[in-house]
Amino acid sequence: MLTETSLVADLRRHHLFSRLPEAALQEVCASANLKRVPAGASLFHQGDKAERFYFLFSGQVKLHRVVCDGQEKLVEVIRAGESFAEALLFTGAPSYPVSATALKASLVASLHGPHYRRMLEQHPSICLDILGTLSIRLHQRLNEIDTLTLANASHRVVRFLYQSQEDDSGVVTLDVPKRLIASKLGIQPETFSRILHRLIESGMISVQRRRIEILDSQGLAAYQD
Amino acid sequence: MLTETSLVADLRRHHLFSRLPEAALQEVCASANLKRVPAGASLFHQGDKAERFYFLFSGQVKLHRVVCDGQEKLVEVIRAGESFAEALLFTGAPSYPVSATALKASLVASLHGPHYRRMLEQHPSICLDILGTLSIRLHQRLNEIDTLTLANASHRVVRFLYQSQEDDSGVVTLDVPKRLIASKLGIQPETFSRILHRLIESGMISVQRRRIEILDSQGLAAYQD
DNA sequence: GGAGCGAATTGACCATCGTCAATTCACCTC
DNA sequence: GAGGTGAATTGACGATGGTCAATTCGCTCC
Repeated sequence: MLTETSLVADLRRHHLFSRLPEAALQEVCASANLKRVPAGASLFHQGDKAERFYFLFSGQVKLHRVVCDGQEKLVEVIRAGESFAEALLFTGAPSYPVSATALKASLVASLHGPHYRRMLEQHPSICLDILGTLSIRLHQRLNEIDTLTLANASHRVVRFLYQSQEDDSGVVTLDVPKRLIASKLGIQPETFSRILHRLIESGMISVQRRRIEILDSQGLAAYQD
Repeated sequence: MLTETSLVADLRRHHLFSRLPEAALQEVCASANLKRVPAGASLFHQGDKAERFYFLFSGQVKLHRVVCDGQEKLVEVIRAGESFAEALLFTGAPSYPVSATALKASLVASLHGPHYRRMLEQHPSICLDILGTLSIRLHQRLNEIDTLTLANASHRVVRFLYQSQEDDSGVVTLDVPKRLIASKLGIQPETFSRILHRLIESGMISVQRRRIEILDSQGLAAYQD
């Protein structure tokens, strides 16, 4: 049950809920569970039966997968105001394709999927919005596949830096440990470290802990190898 | 303009159109362009302005991307009865994220996106179906990203073989040249060839041109390196 | 059947990246 | 400030896979 008005207002700002009529939103809130999770706690595991999807009010959550040899692979970092695991509302898939773990102490709401889905059937105009979001996500994945296919590790790192700078300011602030970034890029932490070092030596970037600044945007773009 | 009844029936079998009322489908057909393309011909290029999406009646089409160093990367192979480029109906994205080229002589219809979209707004219940399809596609991409991240090339090939066998029969029939498969797996044709050879030598599979048979499913699953 | 062409294969070589291990660094608790 | 812990870095080494080149294979068109 979700009652606090400021939280409801947060929900309202999300595209999954922004166009719901007031009564419908109330109903969704009524079936919601509010949960406070400490850093490091797990929300659900890959393969778990998936009946609920989530909305993050505050804190930080990572979505990750475990691949065959036990290695962990970062899929996505969820920030406050974002929803996750909502895509399988529609697949009829019975289980989560990823695991979710809190990176920082977080406040999340879990919502009953079938319940929301029935709501959607009564307000189908919202579907078009959601279709838009999903399509965009699909393109993001395409880009990621490109990044991973791009032959060498340096390319991937350079590409990652480009895509991560906030509005072309040349500043990239990593919001998770470097080893997770490495896993997202499909390389080892050691390799990531070495590549950053090479970029520093050639004057392309500077690194201060988790803050990376792109000094020579031109050169970086041209950087091969 | 699309009039031939057998073709309209083909459209009708596709989830984008199966639930449209008869009149709406007629309208869609009226604004469709039927095109016959020879093998090797291009339908559209990555970056082109995207106003139309496509339906393939017969033949075969590949979706591919060109990455920075000029290399081509296979994204997907479209078979008869499937639609493509329909995802950007919803993004508002103005340009194709991939190129489309006919692999065999093909018969395609191109449909006006905004027109279909308006149709959808009037029959929103269909949206839920489409949401399902898109979500599934999203999961497929997630799997692909796994495959590409999976450390070595052998893993990727083994995984690909597993996923490509038709109903666990152990038979994989490649419908495109091996070099395209390689590009999809993010490896070189030479490497692909060598790995298949290694698998043959160890008795895991047998290969006859484009027909691959999995002989030792157990062993293949356990195959590391 | 023979010529021609692109795909596929095979071999040799080498750059890249992963692995293992040791060390340093940053941060947290006491 | 001291001690402890996990992240990050650095070095050394070796396996993996990419590149280049030569050869073979399979198909199409004469």
